[in-house]
Amino acid sequence: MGVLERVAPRRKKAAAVNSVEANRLLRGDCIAHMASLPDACIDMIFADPPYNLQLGGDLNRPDGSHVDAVTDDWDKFDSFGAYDRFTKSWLKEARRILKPNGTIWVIGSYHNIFRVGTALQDEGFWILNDIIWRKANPMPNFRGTRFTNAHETLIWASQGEDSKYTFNYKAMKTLNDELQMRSDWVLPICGGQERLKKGGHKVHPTQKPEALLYRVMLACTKPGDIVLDPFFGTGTTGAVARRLGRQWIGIERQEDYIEAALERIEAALPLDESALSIMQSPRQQPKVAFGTLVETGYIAPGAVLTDIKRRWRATVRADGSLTMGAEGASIHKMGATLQGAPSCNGWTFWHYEATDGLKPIDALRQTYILATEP
Amino acid sequence: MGVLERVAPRRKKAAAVNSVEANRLLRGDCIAHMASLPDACIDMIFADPPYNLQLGGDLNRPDGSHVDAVTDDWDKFDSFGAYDRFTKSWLKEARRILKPNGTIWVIGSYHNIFRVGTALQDEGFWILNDIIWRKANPMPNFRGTRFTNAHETLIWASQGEDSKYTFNYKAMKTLNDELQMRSDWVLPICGGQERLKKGGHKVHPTQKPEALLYRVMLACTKPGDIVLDPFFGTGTTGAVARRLGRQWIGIERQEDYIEAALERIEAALPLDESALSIMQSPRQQPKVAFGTLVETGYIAPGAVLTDIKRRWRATVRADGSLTMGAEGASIHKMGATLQGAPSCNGWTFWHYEATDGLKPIDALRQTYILATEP
DNA sequence: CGTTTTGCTGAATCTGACC
DNA sequence: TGGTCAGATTCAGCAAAAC
Repeated sequence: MGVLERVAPRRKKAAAVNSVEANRLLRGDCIAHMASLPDACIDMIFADPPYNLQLGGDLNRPDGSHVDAVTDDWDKFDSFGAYDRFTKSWLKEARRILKPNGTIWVIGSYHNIFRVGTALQDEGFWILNDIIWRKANPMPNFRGTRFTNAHETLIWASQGEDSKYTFNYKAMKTLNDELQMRSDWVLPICGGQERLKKGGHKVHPTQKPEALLYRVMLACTKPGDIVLDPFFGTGTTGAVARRLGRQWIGIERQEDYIEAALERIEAALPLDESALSIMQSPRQQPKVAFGTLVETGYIAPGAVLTDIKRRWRATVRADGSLTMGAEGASIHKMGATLQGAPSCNGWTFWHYEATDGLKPIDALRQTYILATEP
Repeated sequence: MGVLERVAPRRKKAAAVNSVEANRLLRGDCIAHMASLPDACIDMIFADPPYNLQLGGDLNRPDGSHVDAVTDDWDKFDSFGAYDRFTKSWLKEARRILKPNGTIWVIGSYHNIFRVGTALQDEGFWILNDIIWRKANPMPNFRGTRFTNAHETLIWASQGEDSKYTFNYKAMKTLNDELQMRSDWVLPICGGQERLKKGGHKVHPTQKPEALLYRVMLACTKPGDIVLDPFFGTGTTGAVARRLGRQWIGIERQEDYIEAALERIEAALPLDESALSIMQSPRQQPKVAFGTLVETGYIAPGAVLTDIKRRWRATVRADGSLTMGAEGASIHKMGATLQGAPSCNGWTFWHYEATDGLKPIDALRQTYILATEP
């Protein structure tokens, strides 16, 4: 290793990302428009692709052309094939414009979601979760021939197995009353005031509820991130993005949807910063070493720590290590060794004798953080 | 179109079906054994193929205990291509031996279900529903890196668009307290007495709960129908078939599974009414998180909440947490902290300013439940 | 003997910073 | 780029043990 390399500060290799103008709507075909965007410029893609497949007599190919009859196998194969080609095309562009650590969400039903999921995997995306939107008030099955179709499926995927995607774990947990957010989400369908109508008719047949996009964006983006929706429709993605302080790009072909979308986004009020902030995971909080607490007098050298059941006792040394006689180790190592475990969080394992009982040393750390926070 | 085709009388072709010996277990490879069965001899196929999980290293719980994961060879495939070839092979045979009006069920997770669904469609099967098995007690996500994987997906498909499949609509409606059975089923995972163990260890890593098979068979077969399970495992399909008066054929390769399965089926007695009621899951009160009210717009981020005496004021944040400056916490935790109490019911502690005075946020929850209940 | 507490476990693609 | 190590991380159901 040369001298220069040793002297030069070790810098994390920045993922090559590009910038792009956001908060705008692109009129026209989604594949063509995506193709015009630079590589690695999008933080999240939310896609609600068409799945007008096998809906009976009136069948259109994704490219708009009409399929005559659907009564024989050839046509079925043809329509699946066409749909797969369409899916691969837009996914390829999506993958290119998505940042290395960006993620993609796609929503669909059993008509198309299996083909979309397969295509995602084939293109190299790494599926992180499939999410079930369990509809609180679905349309009943009028003919009594099947189960009530009461859900839709979303797929959440990263660029690859090792990508460092955004997941606001703590915010999701808080949103769910201090329980981990699960892969099944109970949310009402879009109706009432939220449902866009014109002349008494709904503007878009499958308008998604803002609550769905709210959760998706809160979970997987940071404020300021750019969210692209290649099948923008009436702009739910844009409206929620604006409300949550995210940037958005929408692509839409149909003029009446565009009109409704722009009007709607204009009316969406951004939240102010305090309302926008969310619960942070400790991971994102300042890191404090146990030794710092010793140095700053939060715990004295010579103090005795025990586990919750007082089975083991260890003494704090001046450098922040623990000792049980001759041996010394970090709070984590010592805890792991004693339990015969591969690892151990010393902050929660070790306790000190406070005036009101045994408390984990993590409480001291919290006190330290609160006292030293700006 | 030729003349002969027009002249020939259009006669509904009688479904040509064959008979086969049932209530037996075939030892060995599922594709080879299916190939040995005659055409159109099976009424329903239930398949729980390998999920192709591709797990990495070991996983430990936060308390250090080890997660006993699926490490069996039968779940290992080299690539998606290899998995797809395997899937197509067994589905081809499945389609051949299934009667024209028979149906197939396949269960999987996001690792494999999209590939299975695509293959089903490509082979010509007609998807009738995708069903979500919403697990009442899933394994949590220990690392806090994703959403808790709390469901599995089942696909129900017929031989084609026009096949006259069996669907016991009324039975399903009765099972669901006189409401149409939905596409999301809440059922516990297999545990307790039902879980087969030997020497303290589970016999099969992924034993399915009988309640799941019970609902599937009750919905889509008639008494006396023949149900084939090509991935028989420890024979849940066989046990439930016997209890429900259906016939069964199982195919399994692994001798220890076979032994457990035969013993189990032997012990399965036809279900009496008291046992039947146990199989049914109790309808549970919908649980609403405070965050859901924020997502759905029942209360806006930035809104101010107070206690009944207006001694404390807190602001609602985007993730449903409350803040009084820098600190954030859930409605319950914040209430407890302020009062110096060990716990607090945030729903009744916190109030919002309504047009007709101060009201507990629990009123909003009631409104939400009333609006979204089916 | 009834009630409460403690312990175990389940189809899981489960870390990240630094050297 | 692989090795090392600090440190962050869990919910519901059931069963066995303790009270």
